[in-house]
Amino acid sequence: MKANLEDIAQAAGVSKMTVSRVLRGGTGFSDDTRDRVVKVAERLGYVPNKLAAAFGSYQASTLVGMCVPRLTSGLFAHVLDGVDRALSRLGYQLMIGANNHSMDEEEAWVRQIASWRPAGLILSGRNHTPATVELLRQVAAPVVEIWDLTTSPIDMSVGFSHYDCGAEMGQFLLRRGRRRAGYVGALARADVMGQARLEGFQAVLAQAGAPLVDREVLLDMPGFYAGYYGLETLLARTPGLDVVYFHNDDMAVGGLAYAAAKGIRVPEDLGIAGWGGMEAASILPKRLTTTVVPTTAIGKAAAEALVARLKGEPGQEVTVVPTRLVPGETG
Amino acid sequence: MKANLEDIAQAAGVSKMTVSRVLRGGTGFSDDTRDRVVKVAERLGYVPNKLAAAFGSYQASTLVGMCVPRLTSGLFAHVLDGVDRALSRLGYQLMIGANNHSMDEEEAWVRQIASWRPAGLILSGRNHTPATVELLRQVAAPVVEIWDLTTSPIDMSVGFSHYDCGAEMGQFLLRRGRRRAGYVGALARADVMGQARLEGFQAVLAQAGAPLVDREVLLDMPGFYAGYYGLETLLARTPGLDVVYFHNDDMAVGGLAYAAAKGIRVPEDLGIAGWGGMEAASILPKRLTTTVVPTTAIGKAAAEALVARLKGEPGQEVTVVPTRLVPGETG
DNA sequence: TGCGTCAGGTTTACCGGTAACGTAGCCTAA
DNA sequence: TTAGGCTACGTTACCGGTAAACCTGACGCA
Repeated sequence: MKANLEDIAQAAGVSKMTVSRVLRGGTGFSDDTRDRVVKVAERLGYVPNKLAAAFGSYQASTLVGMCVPRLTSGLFAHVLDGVDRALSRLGYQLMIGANNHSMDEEEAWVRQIASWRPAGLILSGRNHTPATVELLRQVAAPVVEIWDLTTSPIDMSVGFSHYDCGAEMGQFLLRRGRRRAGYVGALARADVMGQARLEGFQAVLAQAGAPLVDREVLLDMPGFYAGYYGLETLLARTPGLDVVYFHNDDMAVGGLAYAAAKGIRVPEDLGIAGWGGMEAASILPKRLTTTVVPTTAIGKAAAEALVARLKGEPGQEVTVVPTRLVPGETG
Repeated sequence: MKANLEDIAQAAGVSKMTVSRVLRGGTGFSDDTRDRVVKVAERLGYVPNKLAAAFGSYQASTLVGMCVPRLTSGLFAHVLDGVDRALSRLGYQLMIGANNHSMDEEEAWVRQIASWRPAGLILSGRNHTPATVELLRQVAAPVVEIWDLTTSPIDMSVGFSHYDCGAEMGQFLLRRGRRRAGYVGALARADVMGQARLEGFQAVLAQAGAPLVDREVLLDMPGFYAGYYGLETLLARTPGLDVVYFHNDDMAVGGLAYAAAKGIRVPEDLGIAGWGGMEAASILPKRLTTTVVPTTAIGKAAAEALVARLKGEPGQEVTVVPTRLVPGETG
């Protein structure tokens, strides 16, 4: 790099401390000095060194780390976008990572990110390894756990209850007269949040005397094909289901495609419900019954909670972001 | 943070330089010393300080910056995923940003990232402001331009030709007997790569004596609704089109929805073609005619080119990643 | 016996900022 | 008249690593 504070200081005839103060918009210098310093800095093409600043004073870090389960999830892409818009506007930089729904991968990521002494962290989910929690304690930076709500967060939490999402959908389908429900999931048991939805769903059905009849949980990624073939497998094994709840909308759309291919009428012969609120689902010939999650709002709220804490304000400890069950025409 | 190199050094009875060498896997110490140091480091819960390392020696940075047009694009999510998988495996950290298809926002992002002295950078597109180019020169880190191929990259390039994508689709539709083609785009003229596809498309049609009849370019984001209403506007203004080429698959699916809603038979009354290869499109009742882009492969190739350069190897200057026109049943 | 070599270290200097404190000159009020 | 305070700076120390130079004792060998 061409120039540092010292170079500017010499060219402007002041000390580098004064340059530092001017460029950070502090106080304690005359207008004349400011103008001279700013002009010289511009002329020399000064690029500040955040490495040095953050190293010299932990106050100065503008680094925020964020870990999501998968980068290819459309839902998390919107969360990421919400976080990025809120943070970049305030001069923070975002470091990302994916944990592939594994607490161990999350721990490895936190370990890496911790060595950058970030100003704050955003994690997905409420379950972490003990070593992760210990690392977070050592880093001593504000932490926001998003996506799955917890009433006892490490620090702050922004999200909603996956269990309640499943329970609400269960109630809705019962009200529509469904009595023989199935479930199609993915990622085996790795996605604990999808698992929580299933548990809420099951609990409500069982309580109503119409317990879940069968489930098919694939090892694959939760995409269209997994939904298509998952439904095929489920129906082959257990005929007579009157509704199927899917892990997410991608899979539900796959299920709809299977039904269409086999001449199964939806919702007459079979109800189909998803979760998440993918944009594509809203433009299907029949509107998908699903739970819409306010992804961007979650990202924004998480970023704002973090920034509040960084500014020394208390920051909301738990922020509940409401989901919305959209009845649709497939359930 | 609890412990630093000095603490370990004292506890292990060696100098901190020796600790540094041991922990980085260097040479010049006995097995006995290594074991002692490693054990002490573990006991003290040592978390290395990359800030200090990268600051003290520019060699040590493991930071890679990546800027994409939009974080919510499904295509770029896969590119990001490809990059992240390749880099995180090698111990690099990814800092991301979005430029919203604006060269000025890209410049602002590069300016921010430059102050972190990254080991390497990945940018999207081949067009940058002069100030951006100058900043990149100053940073002196390897740069990979992805997505749109350029034969004279700043440093390295991984991608394909958007112009050729458009041209190829034009040729394909002509072969299928289409003579009155329209185009529906979005983002106004901001997306220069979409613009390039349109230009390739137009050039081929004009050469065949069947020039583009009309186009509708919306200001919106290129999603389903933009495709739906874009097609509506286009057909209202210019009846008698026999095929419409869309900015991307999301929009094309919106167009299909509009056609279905209005009883327009596809492909008999109207052909529809997209671009990008969204996963959802492949499971529609009729397979979408589109160009599939190997997104993850682009991310992986970009990361590999970067890492090669960082290791001192020459690194592929231009990597062409082939796209694939999928005929489908809608064109 | 003297000397070169090598393993296995240590010492020193430095990266570029920022916090904390020091100070000269001037103004003001008791 | 002078203590005290304010403005506009300058000085010093420090953050935690890494590169490069330097040291030292043991050993091999002529």
